[in-house]
Amino acid sequence: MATPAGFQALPLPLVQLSLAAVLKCGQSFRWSILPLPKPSDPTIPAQEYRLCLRDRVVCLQQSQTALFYRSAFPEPQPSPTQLQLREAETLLWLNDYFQLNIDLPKLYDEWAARDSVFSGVKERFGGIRMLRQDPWENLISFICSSNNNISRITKMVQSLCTQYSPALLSLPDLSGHETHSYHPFPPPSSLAAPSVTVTLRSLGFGYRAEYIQKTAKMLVDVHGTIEEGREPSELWLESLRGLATAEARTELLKFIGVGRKVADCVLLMSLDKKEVIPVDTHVHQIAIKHYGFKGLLKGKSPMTPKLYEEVNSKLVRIWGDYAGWAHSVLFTSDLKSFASYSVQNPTPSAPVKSSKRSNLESLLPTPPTTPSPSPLKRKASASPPESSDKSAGLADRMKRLRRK
DNA sequence: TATATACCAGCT
DNA sequence: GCTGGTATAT
Repeated sequence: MATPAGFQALPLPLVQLSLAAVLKCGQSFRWSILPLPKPSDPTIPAQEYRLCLRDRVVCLQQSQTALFYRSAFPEPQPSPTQLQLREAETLLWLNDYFQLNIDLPKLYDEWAARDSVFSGVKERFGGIRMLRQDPWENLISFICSSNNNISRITKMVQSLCTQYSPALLSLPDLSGHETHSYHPFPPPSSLAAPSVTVTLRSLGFGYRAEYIQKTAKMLVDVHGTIEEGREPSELWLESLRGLATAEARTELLKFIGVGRKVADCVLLMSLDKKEVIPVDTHVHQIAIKHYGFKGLLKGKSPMTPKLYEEVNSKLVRIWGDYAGWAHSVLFTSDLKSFASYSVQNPTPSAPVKSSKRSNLESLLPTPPTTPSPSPLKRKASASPPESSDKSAGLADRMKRLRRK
């Protein structure tokens, strides 16, 4: 298909990246998804995706064979030559954010060879890769995620941005009837004031309001703020990419409202820890159903630290050093909102009535799951990673001072 | 060191 | 009642 007016084209097959999956599967909660008016040709993208970064709004569309991108800027508009430079920056950002240097189909092949359960979702759920997000935004977003669902988390993150960050610019929607304003994610200093707790509560954040304010204050107290550019706290969070997984996790666990699961989400989604698997109730259910863990399929068995470690280490042994990426594919395939999804037809014009049954349940034969003796009896020489991680992390955690 | 409960809000 | 958990008290 032809490149949409004003867009740049980047050749990229859908199996390398499916925006329709990746931007809606609970990694980032800040992308706007706009329907395109009457896409008669099925090879024409059915949606446009927009995200407000620091100084620009990135707009994306996608076909079977290409990713189309353009940037929108506030007044004054850059000159044509200036714009060219800006789009080059956007391209660099795209490569970084979507980690396009990683060959996803190759990873899929490896996971499928290691795991027959993965083989079952491989074809339909292609193109699902890990985003490389901003750690600060990622941290706050996942503090919002406890006892919560994608839809409400999305609303909360949006209202956080509109409340605490001035609009960068406004853009018309794709039918041209309405205009929408775009706000960057607010920096730590803007969420650190005590009054933030009350405001966020009034916006429906519940008990998470206090977590967010205290986490922001903690960061600002330690790292300070500056006038322009990214704040020291944001840079410090990003610098955790340079630490080993266990050490970075220890730092994250110091924040209020951040437990093991949220910390692991941040490690995986913004700190380059590709082997980390956040174990939530959903992943737990997948482990029970397909990987031989004991537990009630529908009942709520509590997630203990011990169980967390067992599920985590078992799945890491199965999937290898990109286990966190593989987990994201399985996780997405089991979301009810993806009941009608397929990578070859990501956004059907007539959405299938959502089934009660998730894809993992309905599509896969249940493998003969032996009540798995003890996953821990072997040290798994291929991935010995955090053997001492648990005890060290917990011990450290007991010592730390948390503000009241 | 291991379980049990409260916590906000929104939806079923 | 339930939900992509965490903090706190036993």
